[in-house]
Amino acid sequence: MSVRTPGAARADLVADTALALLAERGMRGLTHRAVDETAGLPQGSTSNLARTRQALLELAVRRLAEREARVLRLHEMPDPRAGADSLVDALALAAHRALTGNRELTLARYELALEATRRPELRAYFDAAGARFREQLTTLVTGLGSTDPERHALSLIAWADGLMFSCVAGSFSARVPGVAEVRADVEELLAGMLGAGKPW
Amino acid sequence: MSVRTPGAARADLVADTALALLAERGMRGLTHRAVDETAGLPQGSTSNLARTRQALLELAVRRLAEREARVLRLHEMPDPRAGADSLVDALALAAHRALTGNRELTLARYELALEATRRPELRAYFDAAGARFREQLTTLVTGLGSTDPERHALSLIAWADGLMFSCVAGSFSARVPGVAEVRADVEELLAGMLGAGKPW
DNA sequence: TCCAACGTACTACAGCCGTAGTGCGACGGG
DNA sequence: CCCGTCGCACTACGGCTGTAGTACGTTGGA
Repeated sequence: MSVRTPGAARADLVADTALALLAERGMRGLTHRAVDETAGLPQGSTSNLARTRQALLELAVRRLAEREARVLRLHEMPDPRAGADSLVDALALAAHRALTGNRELTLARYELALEATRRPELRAYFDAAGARFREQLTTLVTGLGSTDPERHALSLIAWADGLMFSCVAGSFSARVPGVAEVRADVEELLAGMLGAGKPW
Repeated sequence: MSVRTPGAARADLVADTALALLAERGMRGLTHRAVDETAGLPQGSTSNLARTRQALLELAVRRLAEREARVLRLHEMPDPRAGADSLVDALALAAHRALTGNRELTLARYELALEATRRPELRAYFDAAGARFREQLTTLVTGLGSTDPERHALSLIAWADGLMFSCVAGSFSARVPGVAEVRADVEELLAGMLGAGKPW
């Protein structure tokens, strides 16, 4: 086999095009025909690969998880015992990487997350991915000495998620913060969580 | 005049129904006809009140801003000089209020925010509301002694936004955190920002 | 060599969507 | 009292959408 299984390359092309359309035109812009045209495929190709709309969405979600894992790389974080500073660096870098250069993926993710609200089959994917992510982060903050790791992980995720949303669709007006700013944010977040009492 | 101007009650009904549909069925579920049916209005009413889809969306956004301002009440925050504790309380309460009991409004907001990405006319509304919000929060953290108020306000907004998103569509699996948890989060966030150095 | 299976291309169709046009009835000013 | 104005109900229509059906070429195994 050249790639994986015959038709896998085409499936990936269709899925990537679907993600691009989602980002560019939203949920109403994602149609079988639009994918065909945008991908330069003959009419009917997408409809044939993913018969129903549900199938098309699942294809897109699977591909999204695949591509996001590649930019996040949370599994190769430094050991917390090797010094908190390097972990802060790594987290800030990961957050900044997620912020820049893949606005398309981020937008598509929010579109699909909203849709998953109403489609249990999609829901499952997001819940699974979210749970895995949360566990990894929980381990990390535990290693840093957090006294309430689950809550802290959740709070960190909320912050990062909100930051990404702001950058692509929110209050930032497309002014993405630099690495330094993100690093300062992460550092303060962790400082607050890891014990320094209230300074007032 | 009984309400404001003739037809205002009907306009509000249509807008509220549009928001409900957005939350329940997403952007693809919001159509002129669906609004008519859901609101129990005769066919064509919505189409007549908001001729184009763009007009319908603008109606919904205007109504959204109106209703959200009512639940947030950021303008009646206590003076920071009256003690940081009471401000933390107020912020936590506001965040928790936004989290509970109006999932519908929150979902609709994210749907519209995503759509605003592609519609400059909607964009304007969100940008304006976001800027106002950011300024108020900047003033608050300035009063608390922040050394980088703009960045801190942005970070707080990101956190709150992400928290709301997680609650309605994300990693929480519909498990909304209680007031106590939200308060602890806010307290730690502010503690980290307001100077306690890194404890590692 | 032949045939079964599969990916692919193309067509068909019923249903829904956004938008425009039009007639009607009520309310208010002159 | 009369007429203009405005909101409202209803209909029409061109276009697009999701999905099913089917015919074709190729590839791999018996």
